Amino acid sequence: MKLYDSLTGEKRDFAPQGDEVKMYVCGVTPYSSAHVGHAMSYVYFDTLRRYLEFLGYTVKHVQNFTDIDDKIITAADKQKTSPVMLVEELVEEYLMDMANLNIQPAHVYPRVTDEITKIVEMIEGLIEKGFAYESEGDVYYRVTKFQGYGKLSHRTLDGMMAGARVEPNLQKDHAMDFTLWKASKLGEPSWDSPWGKGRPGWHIECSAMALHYLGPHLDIHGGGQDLVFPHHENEIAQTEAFTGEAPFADHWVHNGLLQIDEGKMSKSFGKLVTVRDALAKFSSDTMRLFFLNSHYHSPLAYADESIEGQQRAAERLLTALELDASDNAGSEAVDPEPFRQRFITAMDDDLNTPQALAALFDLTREINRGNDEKKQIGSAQDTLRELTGVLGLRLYPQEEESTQSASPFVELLAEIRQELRDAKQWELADRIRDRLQALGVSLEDGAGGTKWRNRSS
RNA sequence: GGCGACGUAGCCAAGUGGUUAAGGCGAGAGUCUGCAAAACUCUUAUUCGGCGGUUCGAUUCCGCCCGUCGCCUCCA
Repeated sequence: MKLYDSLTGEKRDFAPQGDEVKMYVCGVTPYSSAHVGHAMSYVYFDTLRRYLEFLGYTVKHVQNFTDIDDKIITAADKQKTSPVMLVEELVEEYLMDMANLNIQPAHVYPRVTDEITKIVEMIEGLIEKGFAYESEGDVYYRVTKFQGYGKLSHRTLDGMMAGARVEPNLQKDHAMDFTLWKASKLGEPSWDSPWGKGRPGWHIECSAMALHYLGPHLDIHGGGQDLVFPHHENEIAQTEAFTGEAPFADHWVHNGLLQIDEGKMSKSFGKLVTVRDALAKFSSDTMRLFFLNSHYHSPLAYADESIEGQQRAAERLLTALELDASDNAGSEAVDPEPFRQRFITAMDDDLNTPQALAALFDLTREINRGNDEKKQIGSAQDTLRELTGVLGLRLYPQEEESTQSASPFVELLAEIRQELRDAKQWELADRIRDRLQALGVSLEDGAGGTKWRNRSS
């Protein structure tokens, strides 16, 4: 497959170095609930992983929690709790949110606070090599020492200085030098180090954890486009300087950002919709279809109206999967192979999920048409089930607890209505159907009798 | 100011230097149905922000302009 690489700026063939694909995806800093921007990013990376697994690769997926940070300390203070408690609560919530989106869990979820030893070792190594220096208890990375600083984000140090709001800092040799180790103030969580009590800077943890769990040469390193600079740029500088090996990652994969109200959805602006809010309105299938209908590399605007359309699309897929064609008499069968090929071709081309979906919707039409024509559709349905699964769609009938427990009563009403229909009591029969519809239950009269399904959301 | 992305039908959104510009939602007509729903069939962009250029030919390549957005500071 071909995959776009932000470092080289081109679509390149993807081929892992070894037997397993080493994939590191930058995780969250748990100081508030996950929002739909996170959902989008992780749905894309989940889809990438599922597709690689579909191709037969074994993927080792590592995703960190940056569980110590200024914002966590501030948020914990505000909520009169401790950073540890706050993080525990939010990590648990995050994992639940991701599971609800049908995102496969990473194999390892390292946390900064468990990796301090590794981080300190790495900083010491960087100091020894002259890439870092201590200054009043802080340790900074010397950007001028690393040739190629800016190669990922395609900018130069001069370009970054021009017009940038860089605060002068006499502790640093160069304004763009960034923090590896930060001396702690009184009362803040801290760890012992050769430079005194403190905590890691923002970027070093990902370098240390990726190195620890996946080694010096990743196949895929991913995250949102907002991480390109400075986060990933700095990771490259730290890791390549430390290991002396390049490239740190073979493919740098960055997803476009989710927009809301004509601006990026971002925690710091308070303009956000949490994953919970979204999933209260829409199913995970609907949300995933909304994301996957757009290419991962493009920005996408969050809008309820846009998502609502995907709800119908999800139902369309489900309806085709639920067709019972067991008594179709025809000997001809719908051949899913051309659609499978289109799906693979699309996904091979830098994970072109919109085109892959187009192939699946065409297959859906072919299944429906085949059913009308009394063809065999079982194998086509199997393929549709398999490939929608690669996209992480669940496509199971909506069965809320309330309707599950109500099902005997719905069936009773359907039965009575059938008797009314047999007696041509249309008005009463329609009234039952309309009232059930208003309650979220659709009755559909087909050749083989009446089916009912929950259509409430 | 620097760097970058994007602008395709009512909405969302793929895509290509040249036979019919995917797919989804929506809308309209028809088939089916007691009526519906679902499904199917047909219709819904002679045209891809604007203006130039390259070319036999551009929506696709180049330049300029207009518009939207991102990064340059924490952020998936």
